[in-house]
Amino acid sequence: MLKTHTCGELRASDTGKTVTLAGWVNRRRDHGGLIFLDLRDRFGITQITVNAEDRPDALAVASQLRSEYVVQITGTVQKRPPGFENLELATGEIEVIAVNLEILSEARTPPFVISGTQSDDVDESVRLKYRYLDLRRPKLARNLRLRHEIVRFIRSFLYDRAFLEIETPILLKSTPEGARDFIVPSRMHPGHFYALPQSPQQMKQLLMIAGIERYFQIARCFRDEDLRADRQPEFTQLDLEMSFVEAADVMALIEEMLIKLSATLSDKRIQQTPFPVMSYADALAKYGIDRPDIRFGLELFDVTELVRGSGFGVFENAAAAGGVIKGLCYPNGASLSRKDIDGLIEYVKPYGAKGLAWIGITAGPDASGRYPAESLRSPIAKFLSLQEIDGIVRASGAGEGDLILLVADDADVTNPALANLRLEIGQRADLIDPHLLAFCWVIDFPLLEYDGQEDRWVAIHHPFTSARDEDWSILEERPGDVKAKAYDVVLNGWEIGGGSIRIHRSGQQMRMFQQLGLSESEVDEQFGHMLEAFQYGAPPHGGIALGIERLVALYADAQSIREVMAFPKTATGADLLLDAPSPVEDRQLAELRIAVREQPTRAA
RNA sequence: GGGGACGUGGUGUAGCGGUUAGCAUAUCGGCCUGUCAAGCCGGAGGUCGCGGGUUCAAAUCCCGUCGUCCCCGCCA
Repeated sequence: MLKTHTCGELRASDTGKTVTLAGWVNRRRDHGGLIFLDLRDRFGITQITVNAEDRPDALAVASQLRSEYVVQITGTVQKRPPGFENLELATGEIEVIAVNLEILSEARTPPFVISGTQSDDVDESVRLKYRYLDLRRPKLARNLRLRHEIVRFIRSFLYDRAFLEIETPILLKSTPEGARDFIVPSRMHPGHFYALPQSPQQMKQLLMIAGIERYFQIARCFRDEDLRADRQPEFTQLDLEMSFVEAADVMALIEEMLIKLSATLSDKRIQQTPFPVMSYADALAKYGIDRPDIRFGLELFDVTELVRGSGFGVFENAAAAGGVIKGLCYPNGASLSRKDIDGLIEYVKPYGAKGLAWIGITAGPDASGRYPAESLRSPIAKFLSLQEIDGIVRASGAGEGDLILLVADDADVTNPALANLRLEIGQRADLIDPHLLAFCWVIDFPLLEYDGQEDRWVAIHHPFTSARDEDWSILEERPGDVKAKAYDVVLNGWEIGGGSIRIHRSGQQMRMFQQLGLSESEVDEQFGHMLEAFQYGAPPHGGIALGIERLVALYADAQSIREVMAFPKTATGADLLLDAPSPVEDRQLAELRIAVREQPTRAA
């Protein structure tokens, strides 16, 4: 080894030892005849002191050093003089008096400061191009380490519970259900393509049929869809499947794992255990979304029936068209400026809401308990009766000083609009405790939803998800009413995982495919192997997949999963470090019998 | 496929119709033996992503384009 100790381990008790350290020059403080070097490696920072009187040769080398040079230093551990300890550093009690100093590697001036403690952030495209330098910086180094610890914990937890870790293929078969596949051409089968796995779903079910009973994998998954802060084209899931279980068994296992994981690796406090469980319908009613952030209240309320017959056209028309009128209460929002309220209205528009109706309560109710016009600040109050206003105020739970915000539209506009408005208000009003981990389960999802574009029913989860036992009888007659044996685990408003009990009978699986509008030949071609496998003794089984990046991001307080990935891609799916994707040689295309229809338009 | 924001020395930014394009930091040189965001002095470095247009005059206004970020759609 080129070093005897790391830069994070020397203490006062090591005083007097001769040590050799190696690492990067984090900073150099040059006082002329006395030079301090902060030497950094993955484990910490140690101050090296080079003194002209003792070691003129070492000082000569030290004065040549620049940031990020890689150096090896031999010297003597010494207690720092009283008063010069650095409490910020784990090694701050000591310094190493350099005897010999060798440059292992010189370094160009990096494009951004590696050692910076300040949060002046660099443009992300620069960080991505020089990702190997960004990863040297404390924040990302810490995130990668945390990710490692989380994955290590998960593995250990599952090993202890008789799970087998099994790798499944990356080259799989494309299926039209679900997300767009990344496809991979085959040289040996021109015109035929593999697909990269969106998840190892089918393989893990086949492993259950193979009698593995308890499988997991830290699995790379690929989806060729547009990116977001929480979505990358390739990402990692804890993929897990168990035989002879019911939903509650999978949920209990994951809940125990997440509780222990949080206790071990996070300073944050879990808001509630056991994790609250809510139905999909309740989540939508109260939060407008199936992944609620329950660190704060601000639950939505529904006044559709109350205002159905009101003279206010916006409400009346929305209700008559089958829509809903829902709202929420902005605590102490009644005194917001018109500009702020307009800002909230603008906030809601991308979600399709045409606007926000609002009622500010500027004074308490009168003797009869009603709110006359003079106690309200609202452009819509004049269209509503005292009784209707009273009803809205009661439903909202608002009091003096609060602002009621209402959206009237189809449920699939109203709910997302209010769900996002709720988060915005939660932030503006500082209602979110960043030290909380608010886990919850969402269950009783619908199994199917109608896709108007394709004019058919599609699986909300995936086509292998089982209906609840009592709902199989209505699969064909009332598909929209069928509930799935599915469960999502949500943390602070992020969906961190989802799973289900699967269909394990070929007859039921066939019914499901038929309900999804697949012809017999399509089923045979795409899923025949699954149906056949189910005929050889398939155990009841179910499982779950957790998004590793999302989980780590939440523990790391990262706003984007890119912050917890070593080499993420940009919003257009580009890798700025490798400059991928890129054109390939004509020779490669010829081998694959592939012709590119149009010239690549991408800038060189 | 759509909407929005941003793009000025290496980095972070100010300037938003006429400025020798300012500041901070990094960088380079000098001085300096107790610093830890070291300090002090001095220097170099940008033509404002790219292309076109408007104007007497464009970093500044307009159009297009490229790139990054956020969002809608999409993501079983």
